[in-house]
Amino acid sequence: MPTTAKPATDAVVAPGKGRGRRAARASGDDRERAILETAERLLEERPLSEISVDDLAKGAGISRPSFYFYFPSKDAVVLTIVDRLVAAAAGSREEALATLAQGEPRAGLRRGLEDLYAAFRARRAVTLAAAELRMTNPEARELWAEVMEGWVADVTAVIESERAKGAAPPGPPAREMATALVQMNERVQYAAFAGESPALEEDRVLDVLVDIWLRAIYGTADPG
Amino acid sequence: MPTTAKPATDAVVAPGKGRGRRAARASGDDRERAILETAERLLEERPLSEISVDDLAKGAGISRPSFYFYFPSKDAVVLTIVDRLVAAAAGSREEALATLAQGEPRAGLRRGLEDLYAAFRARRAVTLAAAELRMTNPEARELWAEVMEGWVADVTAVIESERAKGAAPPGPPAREMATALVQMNERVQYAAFAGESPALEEDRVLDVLVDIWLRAIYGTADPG
DNA sequence: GAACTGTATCAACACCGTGTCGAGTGGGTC
DNA sequence: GACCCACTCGACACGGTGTTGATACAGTTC
Repeated sequence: MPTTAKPATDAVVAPGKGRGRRAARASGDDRERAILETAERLLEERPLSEISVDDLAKGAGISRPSFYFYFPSKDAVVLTIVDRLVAAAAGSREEALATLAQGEPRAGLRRGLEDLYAAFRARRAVTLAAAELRMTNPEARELWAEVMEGWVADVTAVIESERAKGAAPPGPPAREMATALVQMNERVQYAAFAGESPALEEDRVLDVLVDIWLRAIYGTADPG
Repeated sequence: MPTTAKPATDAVVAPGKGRGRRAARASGDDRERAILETAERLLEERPLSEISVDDLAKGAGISRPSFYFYFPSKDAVVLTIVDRLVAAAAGSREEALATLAQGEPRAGLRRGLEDLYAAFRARRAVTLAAAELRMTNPEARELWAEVMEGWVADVTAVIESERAKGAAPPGPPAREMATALVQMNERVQYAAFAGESPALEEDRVLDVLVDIWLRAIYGTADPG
């Protein structure tokens, strides 16, 4: 069963609360949505650091002070968006894990990583903004840490189970290996999304990652 | 032979030029050094985003406008420091490569990764600042891209050579594999330096990374 | 329909960080 | 002693953030 980590998060991850408006229920919901949509739209054009509160307010058809009625800061807007993306991705994960554990490792692993990759790739602007925000915002760091923690725990369990079954040879502590592999995925995917200069082509990312995972875990790219 | 990439970099990487003062040679060298030292010192206390030009100026015993006589911006200061760190690390790389190619893969690889790891670990504050700066500063992005490019090229060459020798089995294109592995190292090391929550202990980083590299390249953790 | 309550709005303000301009100052040199 | 040139900094303009207080307007509630 996938680990969900500290309960302190619930307030943070909850849909419209905590990060959102102060109370409200009236037509101002439209404005809140307009702000979120403006943010997503602008993030596809330029990095978070080049978007101001005023840009978001103008984009949503309100003044800058009005913006603060809906969100306490620019960061809060992005965190709300990232919350939702992460929640959506979490859905994929559950599914992926089921597929993975039993049956053929290669196909299973690929399907698992595929769903995650697809989820973030489909919202690359948000993914990149999350990474940017993580550098300066402790809340963003915390949120992402929990996401990573979940994946690492899952992968650790899979590795241990495969080793117990005798399907995978022994090696470094499963959790350490899982941590490195999950972090590799994060970095490789980010580089591909950002179009960095040494980076994998977007349609090569999965092939290469799956191959390295299999070799790392099973000692061969084609385990039986 | 290690690749050094585009020559456009020379201006950027050159020690006291381009990024440094406008002309000068007199005693103001002290002030320039004082600024650089202040920056390094403050970076050990708090992230780059929480350090202002005024902090650097005060730390160097000058006023804020005077700061601009020596550096065009806060970013330029950090870039100068990173330039130097990167240049120092490049020294290790040359050495490392020689050790690596011939002899026992495991020991060779470990020594190679070790030097790099040690170089960045010894200046972790600068390393973290470089990562932070990379998010918002194109010049920093460029500089780091070149560094990564160099490593990827070297590792690609090693993998191809081992495959040609028959020491390593075939697999995904060497360059793709090298890219993923180098990016994994970057991310895992960063997480360890930053003390992220799912992260390897600092004294476990090398063991785990070497193991994954060996399995990825040779199909076994104990080639030879 | 008047008084009240809570949502929603924004002009004006206080604040902070950046980068520039222009008026200096003081040591070296011809 | 006139002149440079490295060097310094007060004062400014600008742009971003977040807050305050006055106001408008929509529903109750009596």
